[in-house]
Amino acid sequence: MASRDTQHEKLTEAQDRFVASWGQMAGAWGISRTMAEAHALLYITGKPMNTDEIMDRLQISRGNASMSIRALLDWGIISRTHKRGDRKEYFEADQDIWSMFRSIVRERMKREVEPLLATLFEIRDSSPAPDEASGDQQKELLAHQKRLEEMLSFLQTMEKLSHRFVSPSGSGLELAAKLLTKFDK
Amino acid sequence: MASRDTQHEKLTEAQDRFVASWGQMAGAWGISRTMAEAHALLYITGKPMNTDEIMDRLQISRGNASMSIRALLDWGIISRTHKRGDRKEYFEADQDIWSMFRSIVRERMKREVEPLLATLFEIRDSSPAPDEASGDQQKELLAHQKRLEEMLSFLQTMEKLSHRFVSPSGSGLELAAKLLTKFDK
DNA sequence: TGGTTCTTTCAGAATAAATTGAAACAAGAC
DNA sequence: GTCTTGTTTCAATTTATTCTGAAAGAACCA
Repeated sequence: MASRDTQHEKLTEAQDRFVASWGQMAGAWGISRTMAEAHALLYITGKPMNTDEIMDRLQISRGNASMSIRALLDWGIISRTHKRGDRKEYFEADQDIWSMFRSIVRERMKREVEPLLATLFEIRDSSPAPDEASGDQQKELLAHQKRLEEMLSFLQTMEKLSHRFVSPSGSGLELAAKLLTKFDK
Repeated sequence: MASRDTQHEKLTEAQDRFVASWGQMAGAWGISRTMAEAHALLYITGKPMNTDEIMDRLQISRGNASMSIRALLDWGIISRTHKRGDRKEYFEADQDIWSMFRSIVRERMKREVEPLLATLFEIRDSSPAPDEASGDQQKELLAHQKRLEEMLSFLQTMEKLSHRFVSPSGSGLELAAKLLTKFDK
């Protein structure tokens, strides 16, 4: 039987590997590696940690740790805690992956899709009107309008979908997802 | 009534704005701005364009254009065409947004989620076994396993979902999405 | 109040990613 | 074969992003 220490080493190693692979994926999604690693660390250890512990474990500077933690708080996927008799702030990750996922989707819609939608509406409204043209040009303008409309309609559907399932209150998504995969093939 | 030239200027301006806002969003999703802009340009103009036209319109180098186009082809959201009597290659964007969306999701799952899943399985299998420990340590190892399992189960559900709806053949997603937003609240 | 502990900020440094441009490569045409 | 036209590659450069560390800012205590 493995010793307590060996077990603990292996656990730490597994955690580190989890953190690293999580961080690796982050880049592909426009999230900074450190931010993702901090989140992964809090998630996989399950323990509240303070800034110094996170700094030490991830080998990052105090400034970086502070900013990454702040960003995770803004995303709503970690929260502050306190330890009796300790003035330091502790942070812990939301342990419910689906709720975490909802937070991320909600934020990304708000930050990226909503502004894009607003811009596209503007563009549509300032595009030349087809009815003032004729012949080939009219055709071209109509096609332009159609493409804009289709993009708008797609994004609006996505928006509604996300509100429907990802709203602060309603869960449902998890159930729906699992049900949908039931009817496989 | 506006002159043909004014109309055309306005159309070009609207296209440029579309291209710019599309490119802007790309960064947030881990896609290079230029690649997104090239795609937006092909989508919004609806016309097949060759490398030189894309270079000129986006003000980028030949090398950059070539690499961005290649990447879009790899993603399967643009395709090659040819013009009679012209040796240049032309490129055109898939005009169906939902099919485009399916291609993107399919590729991202393949490139990012699948490898992550593989790594997580490995990590799970090399994590220390709880049954060789006792007391608090056993509890800790069990909790670690549980967190890994939940993450794996989440990602697997996502994988299945994406295969279900995003598969090369089946569409369905569009209909499902629209239906789901029908029962709005 | 001054002292202590912890947190945030931000200019500059380090690092990573995108872009260029020229050379190498391909595919006809003749 | 050579010449022409079009495409790809990649080392060097430019640009953008992330990270650091020290200083400033809070919050609490006695």
